[in-house]
Amino acid sequence: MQTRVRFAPSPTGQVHIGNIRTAIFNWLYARHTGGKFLLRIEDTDRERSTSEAVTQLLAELSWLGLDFDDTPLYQSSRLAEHVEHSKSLVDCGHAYPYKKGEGGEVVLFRIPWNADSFPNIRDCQSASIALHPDVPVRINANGLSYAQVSKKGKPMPTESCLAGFRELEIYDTDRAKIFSLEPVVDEILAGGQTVSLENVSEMTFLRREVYFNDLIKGELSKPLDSMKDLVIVRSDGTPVFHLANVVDDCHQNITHIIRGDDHIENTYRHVLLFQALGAAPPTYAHLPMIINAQGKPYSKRDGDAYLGEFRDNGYLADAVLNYLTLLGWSPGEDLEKMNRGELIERFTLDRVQSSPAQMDINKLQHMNGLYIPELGEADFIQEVRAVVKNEPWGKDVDSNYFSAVARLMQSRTKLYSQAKEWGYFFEEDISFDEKFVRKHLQKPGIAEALLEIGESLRSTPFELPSIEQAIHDVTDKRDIKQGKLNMPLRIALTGVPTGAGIYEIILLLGEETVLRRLNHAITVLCTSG
RNA sequence: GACCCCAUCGUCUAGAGGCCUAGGACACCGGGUUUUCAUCCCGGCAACACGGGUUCGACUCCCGUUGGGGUCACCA
Repeated sequence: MQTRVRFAPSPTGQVHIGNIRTAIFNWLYARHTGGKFLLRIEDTDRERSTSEAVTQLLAELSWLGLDFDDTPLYQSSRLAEHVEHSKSLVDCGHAYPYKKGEGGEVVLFRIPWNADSFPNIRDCQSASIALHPDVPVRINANGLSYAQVSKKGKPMPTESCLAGFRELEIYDTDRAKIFSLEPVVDEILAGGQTVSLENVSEMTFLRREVYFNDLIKGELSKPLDSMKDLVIVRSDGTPVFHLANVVDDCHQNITHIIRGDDHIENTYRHVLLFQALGAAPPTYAHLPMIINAQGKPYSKRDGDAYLGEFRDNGYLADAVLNYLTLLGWSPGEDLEKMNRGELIERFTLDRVQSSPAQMDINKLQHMNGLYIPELGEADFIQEVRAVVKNEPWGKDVDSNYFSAVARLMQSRTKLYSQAKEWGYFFEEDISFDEKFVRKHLQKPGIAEALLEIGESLRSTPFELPSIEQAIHDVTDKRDIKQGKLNMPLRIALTGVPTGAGIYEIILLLGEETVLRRLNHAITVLCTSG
């Protein structure tokens, strides 16, 4: 059977890094298995969903190169279908209308009492819970409400679904059995009746649990007595996430659900919903969270780490994709830099880590620096040109000159945004870091040496070999160790201690600018302070 | 609090009982190449959370503790 996976974001804001990582893993899995990667826009939250968010989402996916199959499914278009399914669930007894709290009547999905058609429910063993005598036990179609006894002997009010208490028997403070559920359960489930029991001390029951096998975490399970029937239709008649999500997964024939492990609690309920709807639950794979520097998962409330910010800060889509894939997954060999094809070929869910991963911006940057030099010259020039346009000096640069600068800088650029620091190639007046000026220019003999370099440059052809030679001549003549003058020269001409090769920089800057800056250095910088 | 999940260098990870004196990468610190910058090369620092089992043998399996995270909505 062909695998079908989906990415199902709700368009309520920017796409954050954890979200997009889920998309990446789904996409990789689909492409690896030759299946389909579907996009479903879960826009049922009308209050918060916006079309701008959808537009942005599509743009982000496209930027990262995550191409999806078929047209996106908008969940809001399926409202009628969702409601229809809730009705059929009510009809066959898997759901029921219920007056809950202040609002009107909602529809609740019933954690199944009768598990015959629910292969994901199994018996565990008999269990007993001590009850607080001050709080009566109430039992009705909605479930059980009771109070456990805390360590300090205080009542801990608890509500559970009825299904958690097969073979339930309740004892009073005299250890006498005062209630058995099995004989009356049909009546209770049929509705209306509420049983209330006072002076209780203990209850015993057969514990059952829902379980499923997770491709990443292995077998996961949760006891039914720790679960409650859940709202699937609001009092205003609109379906909630659980219903819509599961119904649409059925509709789209999703075979594998790959999502964050913050959904595990939901999955216990969703597998039952699938079965109630007459469908086999898909295979699940719960990804560990990506956590921020504070060790917390990125959330919608996190002001940072949106995918768009990485793009805006000069990261390459390929580098981001590569890096994010390595967060929580590894190919099992000492291999990190992989292109799309290699990632797709190697990606399997069983190699996904089950513990959370922390984003390391250093490593991303390093990865980016591996990709930039490989970029086609024209592409690189185009990208950095866009960055530079917003700089005061970058509006109307000569395109040939800019290209020459970009070519020189490409191999030492780790982020497109670093092109903002190229101002010294274009500005008339450049700024100097006082610290470096003091360290490299305000030393004995430097002014004289720079003066000589200026003179020497003036009298030779302005070409790479002769420029280099001119500088060497000065160091030789003044008996300065070779290379010793390069740093002062660099500071004098660019203001900063790092950049491209100094000879190439001189050539690009041109004789006039070089001589002017040398003069400035000699007359102002070397002497001041 | 209850339930669920997780646990190897600072970070990402390799490791499916003996290949482990625990490997790689980023970061950091040295050194070399580049007569300069970046790249590159070499080296260093640095981890199996703790306690019990199981076993001839445990980073690997089991239990417990501790710590971290998630969920407990008519939000998705």
